[in-house]
This record gives sequence, structure tokens and C-alpha cells, in this order.
Amino acid sequence: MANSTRDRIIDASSALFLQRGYAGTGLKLISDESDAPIGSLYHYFPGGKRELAAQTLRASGAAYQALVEAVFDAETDVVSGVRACFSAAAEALRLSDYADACPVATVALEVASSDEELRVVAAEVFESWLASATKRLRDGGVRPSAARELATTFVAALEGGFLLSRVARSVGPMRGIGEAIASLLEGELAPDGSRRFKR
Amino acid sequence: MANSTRDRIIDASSALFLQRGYAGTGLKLISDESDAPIGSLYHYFPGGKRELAAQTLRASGAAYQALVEAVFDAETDVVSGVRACFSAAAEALRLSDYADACPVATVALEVASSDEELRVVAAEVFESWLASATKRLRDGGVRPSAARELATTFVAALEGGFLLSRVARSVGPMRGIGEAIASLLEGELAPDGSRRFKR
DNA sequence: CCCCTTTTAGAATGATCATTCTAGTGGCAA
DNA sequence: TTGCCACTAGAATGATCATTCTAAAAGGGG
Repeated sequence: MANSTRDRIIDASSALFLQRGYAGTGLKLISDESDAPIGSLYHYFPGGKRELAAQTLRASGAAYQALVEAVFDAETDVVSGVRACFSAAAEALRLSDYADACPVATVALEVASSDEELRVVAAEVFESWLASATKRLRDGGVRPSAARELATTFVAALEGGFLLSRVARSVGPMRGIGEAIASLLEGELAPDGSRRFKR
Repeated sequence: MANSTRDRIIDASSALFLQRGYAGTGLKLISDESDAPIGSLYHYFPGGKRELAAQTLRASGAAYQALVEAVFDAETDVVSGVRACFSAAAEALRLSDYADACPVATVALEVASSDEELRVVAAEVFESWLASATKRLRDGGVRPSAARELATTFVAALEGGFLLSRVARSVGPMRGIGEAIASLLEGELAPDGSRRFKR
């Protein structure tokens, strides 16, 4: 059974780390936002801030993957699926005042060169996303040899869209990028293979 | 004439902010890395850490733009230009042990929701990049109505590539994404417009 | 040389940080 | 009830933070 206090801590951490970064988020702030005393933070995460961040990356990474999969799988083809993902991301940004974005990217960039343990956790999350996207593209008719790179491009474009849209406070970038990536996949799936993505 | 001490401070800040984030980089560390005493930091940047970060984002953003433009302009067509940019980014990552990446993204994500002043600075840098890329795509034959969105996709994919390659410590993502974006532009430029990116 | 401004130098300060610690409360099983 | 364990609660601690401050060195023009 899920522990409610632990979940509140993870939820608060996820939102705060995403919005303010790892170093920029104090445990006191997490304690306040989650209504859990500092003693509870160390009770559930004896490894301290590092372990809390690692677990938060894992949990919110898995949750975000499930969300994207649900949005994608609700469509009937990969082009619509990709379009729906960008559309949903844009909508989430707009509705949350540009706060609800990728729960991994901010911390990942921050720790990639300076905290090996957390870097590996982030790498595992992204690898899981890429595997999921690759499988879905393959199942949707994308040539197996091209699926992995197109999946990588999809994830990268989504991440870049979060960055540009959040900084600009506009859904324009995310929407435009979504159209372009959908178009890329359309070209790949066309019966005439002459203009296919080569690999 | 450029002030050498000031330049050293900016250079050190650029590298440190990119690798450790804004909150994660102490002024003491910048002082050590740049061989400039703390008094000098406040002499050249009276606004303190915030002003230093703002000026660093502006300076390193402009420098990176110039670098990308030079790589792009050395090629004869936009497809080769885009390919060269991703290739150069991958090479820079590999040679620097995955430290030499986008000097804006880490701080931008960190401050987008929590520091309006720095968010605006980052937004201006990205807007300048997008304007530059849009112009080059237009000049290279991309339909004007599609150029802005394709430029946005190019920048977003590059940023996503930095994220994925840095976290995975592999140039694979950056290279694959580069091929895919080059392929997207190839489709756009094809004489047969049937599979063009629509807008 | 003197004078004046720029720049260096880092100690002092008070705030905030992650972490530890002690003392508890609440609930459940025996 | 008694004992036990999970959890709460936040004060105490020492480190590190950004910033301010005083003082002097460096540099250049007269």
C-alpha cells in the first residue's frame, strides 16, 4: 500500500525540483510544501536530499512516461499519437502557467556533470522513455532500423519544446515543434520511400 | 577594449553555471576558477550574482550563436548546415567529456518559473537564436511560412540532444537527432511538395 | 614625484543550508 | 494495561551561502 506522507513528499519534491532545480530547492521548502516535518523526510529517505531526489526522479519519470503513453495510445496511428503528445504538453504548460513540464530535465542538466549517482538515475529514466517510444513507433509501422532514432528525436524535441515554451511563456514553440515532428513521421510512413529518413 | 579580468569571470561563470546550475554555483567557486577575488566580482557586477548570471547568459548566448552561425555558414546548403551543427555539437561534447553544451539551458530551466528577470534574459537569447536560424533557413530555400517553425524545431532538437547526450554520456542521441532533423529539412526542400511540412 | 581612480584582497556578517539529535506522539499487538 | 515500533516535531549544529566592508595595491596622467 502506498504511504500517503511519502507520496506527498515525492509530489512536492517533483514540482519544486522541476521549477527551482536541485540545489535551488531547500529541504525546508519541501517540508513546508508537503506538510511533512523534516524528521519525516529523513525517516522516509534516510539518504537525505540525494536519495529523495533519486526517488523523485524515478517516480515522476515513471508517472510521466505512463501519462505520455496513455495520451499516445489513445490515438489510432503514430502521427496522431505524436501530435497528441505535443498538444497535451502545450495544454499542460498553459493551464499550469508554464510550471507543469518535464520532471527530469531541470535536475538532469544540473547534475549531469557534477553528480554521477543522480546522472545515472536520470539516464535510466530517459532510457526507459526511449525504449517505450521506440516500441510504439515500431508497432505503428515505422521501419525498425529507424525507430530508435525517431523516438530519440521525438523525446528531444519534446524536451526542447518544454525549454523554449517555458522560457518564452508561450505554447507557440511546443505547438510548432509538434507539427514538425508529426510531419517528419508522416514522411517516414509514406508508401513512397524515396524521401524516407535513411538508416 | 575588453576587460580581461571581467572576461575571465564571465568565462568561468559560463562553464560553471552550465555544469552546476545557478543555485548550485557559489561565488566562491567562480572566484577560485577565474582567479579573481570576490571583491572583483562585485566590482564588475555590482548587482551581485544575479547580474553576473544575466551578463553571462547574454555573453555566452551571443558567443554560442556566433559559433553555430559560423559552422552553419561554412556549408553550402541548409541540410548540410544543420547536419554540421549537430556534428559539431556532438564532437564538442565528446571532446569535453560532455561538459561543453548549451550555456543557457541549465540556468534557463532553473529560473523559468522562479526568477522573472533571468527568465526574460534567457528568452531574449533564445529569440535571437530563433531569428538567426529562421533567416538562414529562409535564405536557404525553405518556404518563408515554414521557416520559423522549422528553426524552432532545429533549436529544440539541439537542446534536447544536449540533454540526452549529456545525461547518457554518449554522442549517439545528438548524432541520431541531427540525421532526423536533416531528413526533415530534406523533405521540406524537395521539389515535389506533396510531403512538405504544412503551414 | 604626487594624486586619483580602478581594482584587488579577503575578513566579517548574518542568513540559509543539509543533517543530526532528542523527545516526543500515536497506534497496534500481546 | 504494557511494550514496541513507526512516525512526528523542530531545535541544535556546523558548514556554506551572498553580500558588505575596510584597507591597500596598482596604474596612469600631471
